[in-house]
Amino acid sequence: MPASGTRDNIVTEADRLFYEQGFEHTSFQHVADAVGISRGNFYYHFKTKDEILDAVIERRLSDRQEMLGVWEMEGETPHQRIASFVRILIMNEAKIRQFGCPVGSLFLELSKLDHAGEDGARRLFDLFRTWLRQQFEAMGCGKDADDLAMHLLARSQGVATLANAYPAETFLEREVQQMLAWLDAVAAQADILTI
Amino acid sequence: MPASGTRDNIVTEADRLFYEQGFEHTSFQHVADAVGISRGNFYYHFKTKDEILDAVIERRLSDRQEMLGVWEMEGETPHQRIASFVRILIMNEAKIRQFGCPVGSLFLELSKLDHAGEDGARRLFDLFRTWLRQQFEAMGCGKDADDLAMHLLARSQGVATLANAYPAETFLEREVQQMLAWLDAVAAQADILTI
DNA sequence: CGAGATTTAGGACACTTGTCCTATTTTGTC
DNA sequence: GACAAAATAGGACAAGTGTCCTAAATCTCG
Repeated sequence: MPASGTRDNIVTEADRLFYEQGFEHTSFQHVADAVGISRGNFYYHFKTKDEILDAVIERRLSDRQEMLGVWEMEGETPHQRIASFVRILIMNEAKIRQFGCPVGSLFLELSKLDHAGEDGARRLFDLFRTWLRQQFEAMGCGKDADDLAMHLLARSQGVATLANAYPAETFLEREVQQMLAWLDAVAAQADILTI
Repeated sequence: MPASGTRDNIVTEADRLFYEQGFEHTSFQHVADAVGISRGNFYYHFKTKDEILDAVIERRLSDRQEMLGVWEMEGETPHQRIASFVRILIMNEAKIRQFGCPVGSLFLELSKLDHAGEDGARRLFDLFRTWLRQQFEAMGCGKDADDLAMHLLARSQGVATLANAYPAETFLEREVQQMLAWLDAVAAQADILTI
């Protein structure tokens, strides 16, 4: 695993281009130009387009996993960690307004292509779903934890989609506040049940 | 406007293929094969791919507008009409599980392509947004009507996205019930304010 | 320095794409 | 039945695609 800088650069640029322009619309040439290498060199590192896609998905998975790991170690409460998740929408506001959610848009595209990578893209959803479920469980939501996780995932997806469609509006901030309020309500309800 | 059957067939098949496989991934050849005509005949009806896209968007717009019109004429209350909107998710459950939301997925794709048709696709969102706003206004939600419309649109988008990612689960029905309950709460709140 | 492995460049290949042109067939009307 | 218009078929065209090959350049290490 020499991790030649070039390979990493390819994954980085492919990651960005797949997000900004979509997987199918991004060609070998696009990525090669972005990295500043020739198509021939490209082929040395990745034999097929699917190999790049796999590498991009792995990159996204490990990026997100690291982010969740940091939140775990910062010693916050589950409630605060879920709030951090919701606030991703604000942290990445500019990009989301331009290109939507990287997870949702990649999955949607691969799903329409009947592409094998669809399963890889779903793993990105799984990562957040499982993590959210664990946080809700730690909050004392017991058997509802997975439903709550799915609910929050769906809300986030919807907000990202509409923020992309109407990028000039204050809608995103408003919805984030509503989700945080919803989270407080869920936490309060869980406290009552636990007492 | 002779409305030769062939032209209508082209729009119908293109509409379906754009939904199922995406706009970019669908070629002239795909549509021609689906309709059962030659590429040459195709060119007689549509000079460019963008012309087909425009026609498909117009078709989707008029289809949805008609649907909303029917709900208006059935003499239901605004509350019941909005509930009908929410239940689209259940009516089209099978397709949504397979291909997601036709409005959201088309917009997302065109947005990534920086395609001029993006504006056309946004008009589909606008159609529902405006209609929902009017219903909420009629329910007495006054200045919140547009926010509520956007909220419900976002929720629906999110549910469609996750139902597409996890097609085998009961998530969709559960979320629809929650949206209907939310709608009841909004209505009750509006009633209090109106009294 | 110099030999061997790694990395890069440049182009070939068959295929598909959107677009466009020109014949041929079908249709509708006197 | 004849003729103009509408509709259809089939293929040409340049451009771009993913894939693959080979020769050159660069790096590594004795």
